[in-house]
Amino acid sequence: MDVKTLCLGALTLGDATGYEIHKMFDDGPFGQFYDAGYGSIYPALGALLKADLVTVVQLAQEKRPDKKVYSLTPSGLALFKKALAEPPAKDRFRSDHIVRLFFADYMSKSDLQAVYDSYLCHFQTQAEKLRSIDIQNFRNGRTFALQMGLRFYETMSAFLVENQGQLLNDYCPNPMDDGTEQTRNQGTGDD
Amino acid sequence: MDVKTLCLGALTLGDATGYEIHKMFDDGPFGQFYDAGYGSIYPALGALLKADLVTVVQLAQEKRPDKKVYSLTPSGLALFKKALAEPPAKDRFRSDHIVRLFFADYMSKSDLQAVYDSYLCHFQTQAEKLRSIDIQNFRNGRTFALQMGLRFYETMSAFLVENQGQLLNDYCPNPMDDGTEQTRNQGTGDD
DNA sequence: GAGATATATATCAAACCAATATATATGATT
DNA sequence: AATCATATATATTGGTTTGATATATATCTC
Repeated sequence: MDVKTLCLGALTLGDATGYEIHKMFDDGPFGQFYDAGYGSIYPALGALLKADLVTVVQLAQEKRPDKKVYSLTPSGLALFKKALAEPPAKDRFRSDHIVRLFFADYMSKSDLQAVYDSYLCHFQTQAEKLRSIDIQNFRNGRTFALQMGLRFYETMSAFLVENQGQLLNDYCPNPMDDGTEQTRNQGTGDD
Repeated sequence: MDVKTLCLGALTLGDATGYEIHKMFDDGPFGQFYDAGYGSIYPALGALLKADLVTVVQLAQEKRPDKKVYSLTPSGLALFKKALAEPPAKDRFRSDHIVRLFFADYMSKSDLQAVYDSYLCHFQTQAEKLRSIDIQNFRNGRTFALQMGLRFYETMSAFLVENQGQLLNDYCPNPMDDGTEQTRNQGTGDD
């Protein structure tokens, strides 16, 4: 799902500027399950405009750059619906934190502790944020996605607390100096 | 965390070819929390080789392309450890599935049902896969990361089952034709 | 015998990311 | 009053990543 489609989706929630769309991915309703930077959003909006999938109203502001407020056109909405009807790509999760937990034995105990702490804090903060959102205004899928996110953060946070000992008390640094555990890699084990 | 660093990490588990490293991200121990395609792995290995962070042994094979087995050098391991000691980037999760659940009201009920089914199946399959892995050989962080992944898949799968009704029974398509819910976007609500 | 999947490397265009530049306002700290 | 950080707002750039494709063969399934 490319940033163009994502922008169309964002605009179904109401007219917005590129800056506002970015915020939606940063700390807004999309942040939980997608993200996009300015470097993708502004070109995407430009392309959508050229294809008449959105319109723009340029608002001159006193001492700031012009605000360009984008709106979805009917063909833009139609294309978005069409995109939603296509089979979804595989979920993608990438975590620098878990890489570090996985390679715990190549880290110092204090670094490991720091990663653990920041990770727990992250999950707790996110959970708190979602809990504070008033669910009344949402309907159906919106509520569902939000609750799913909340469940995720709560579960991960609980997991970290429950298994802290396994990671930190049982910590022992890798005894090998050459960096290999086997001479040859063995794959998943099911090949 | 770039693919070069990830390749170094993969090689700490044992010597491997680019193909094998890719498998590790595809269905191996890394797949849960990172991924990388051939288009990143092969150039990364080339760059690592040039920088003496890995070595390569080219094995001629009878009727297949030469196998290039890469090994970590001491300086490669040192660099990897250094990378682990740096503060981790924010986790990134992107889900085409949740985008569709979020925009449920812009989908047909049958398409929504299909997304739900494939998502549930995905989580259940992944959980089963992790459950079947023998944990005896792993230690510390390896076990921790694996169990964390298992907990994630089990929780998400349970969530989908528990809240199926909210998504599918309470489903109602968006009544609006113009695609907007408000005239102007309101952000998170906390600005 | 056709077709799909697995082994194995490699490349390329399109897309994306992180950082930076520009310019101003506001709020916090010293 | 000065400094600093954060927020508003658009835009660009270099480097990295993605997804698809090409090549060549073996094996397994229908």
